[in-house]
Amino acid sequence: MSRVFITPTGTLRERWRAAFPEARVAAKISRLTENVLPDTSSLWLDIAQLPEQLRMPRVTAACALGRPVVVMVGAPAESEAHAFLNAGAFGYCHVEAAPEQLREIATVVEHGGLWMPPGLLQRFLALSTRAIPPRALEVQPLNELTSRELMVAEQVARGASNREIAEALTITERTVKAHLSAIFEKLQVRDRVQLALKMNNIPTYHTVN
Amino acid sequence: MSRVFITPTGTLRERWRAAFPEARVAAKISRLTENVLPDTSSLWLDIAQLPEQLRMPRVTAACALGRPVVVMVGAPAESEAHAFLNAGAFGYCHVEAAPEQLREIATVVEHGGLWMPPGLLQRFLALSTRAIPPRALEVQPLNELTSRELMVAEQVARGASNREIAEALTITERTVKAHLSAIFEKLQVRDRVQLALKMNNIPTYHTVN
DNA sequence: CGCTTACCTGTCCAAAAGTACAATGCGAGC
DNA sequence: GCTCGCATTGTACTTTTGGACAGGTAAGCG
Repeated sequence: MSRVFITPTGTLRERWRAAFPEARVAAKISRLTENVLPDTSSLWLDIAQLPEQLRMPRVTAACALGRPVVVMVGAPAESEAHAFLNAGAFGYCHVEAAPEQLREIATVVEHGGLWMPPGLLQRFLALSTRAIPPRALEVQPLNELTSRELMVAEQVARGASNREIAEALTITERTVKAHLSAIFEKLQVRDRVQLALKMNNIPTYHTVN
Repeated sequence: MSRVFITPTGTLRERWRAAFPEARVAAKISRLTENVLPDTSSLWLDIAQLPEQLRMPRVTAACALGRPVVVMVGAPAESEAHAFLNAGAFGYCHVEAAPEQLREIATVVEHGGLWMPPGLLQRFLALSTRAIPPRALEVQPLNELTSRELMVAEQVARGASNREIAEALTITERTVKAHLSAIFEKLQVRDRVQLALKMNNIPTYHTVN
């Protein structure tokens, strides 16, 4: 099994060979014939030089071949990563990734995993979490709140301070705090930030307490 | 290097041993002492029996140990997968996954990859991609932030306290505050709540100041 | 080489947030 | 009438947060 690199330039050929001595390099996807494909464990697509419009078609074409595809770019960007992974790619990295890194990535994608730069991955997950269908569990505890508590919670959910909440509800700041304490307890959050996030259906990942 | 399985029951111990003969099994995370950890290549968390509320804290606690974490559940569900991966886990699978599958997953997560059942992965990507575009407008003010500031902002966006951020970035709480002040100024928000909301693309309706 | 920028840290201080303990008043329901 | 939940507020206290002022280092640039 060998890795196949698709690149228009070929300037990085040596680097890739350093990572995978058995690697093959081709200029175009169409050049990959039936003789090569069965022996291919993963496909590496260098699109760093490619103009914007041509990228996506190239990626989808590569994915259609049925092998794990790693897209390599000059400047990893979030939205692009999304698009390509969604199109079927399993990896997304810098063209000039170090050989050891390339091997890591190969290991991952050839075993059914998804790889992208750690920073991107984190942001990716953070963003995509919001896309998920409404979490029933999140909504439920809200009805434990009394009507007044709910009003306070909603204010916090829009970023209001205690003073502002007090004014809005024409009560004392002290009372706002009292309500808040009750809310924190009921919703199992520890402060107003986590409450604000929870009210907006955004999970928080720091130990509840 | 060995895999460590955290499970309350231990009924699947044999299956895991079949996948990883060197695997260790513990009942609680707290039982993992310093002697075990340095030798651990990945952490496997069986939360199939765990009540809903206890799951996330358990996962975050496991992730805090700094090893790749695979969460194993009885019934893989999309939203849960998101939440756990976002919380820092690298894998999400069925508790009763076959030994070969477990080994695949281990390979992936121990090389920095993300693993979840193929079907889930696909839906995951499809859904998250749809959520991204609106981000474009938002990204603009964000790139005024320096890389370090961005890291701090992202932590706040998930509800972290200054102390937690300091720990996560291994800097002083004082420095976190310094970054925050800069962030507030640049993004025109007045406190961490509004920042958290802004980072999650949620408008705030209280005087910007 | 100065200059700038990012990053990191310290002390001191003030405001905001959150908690503990306690109390009052009001309405619903037994 | 009496209990119970809810809303309200008080005093007092601790913790967290944010800002002012004052540094330090390291990297990059004209």
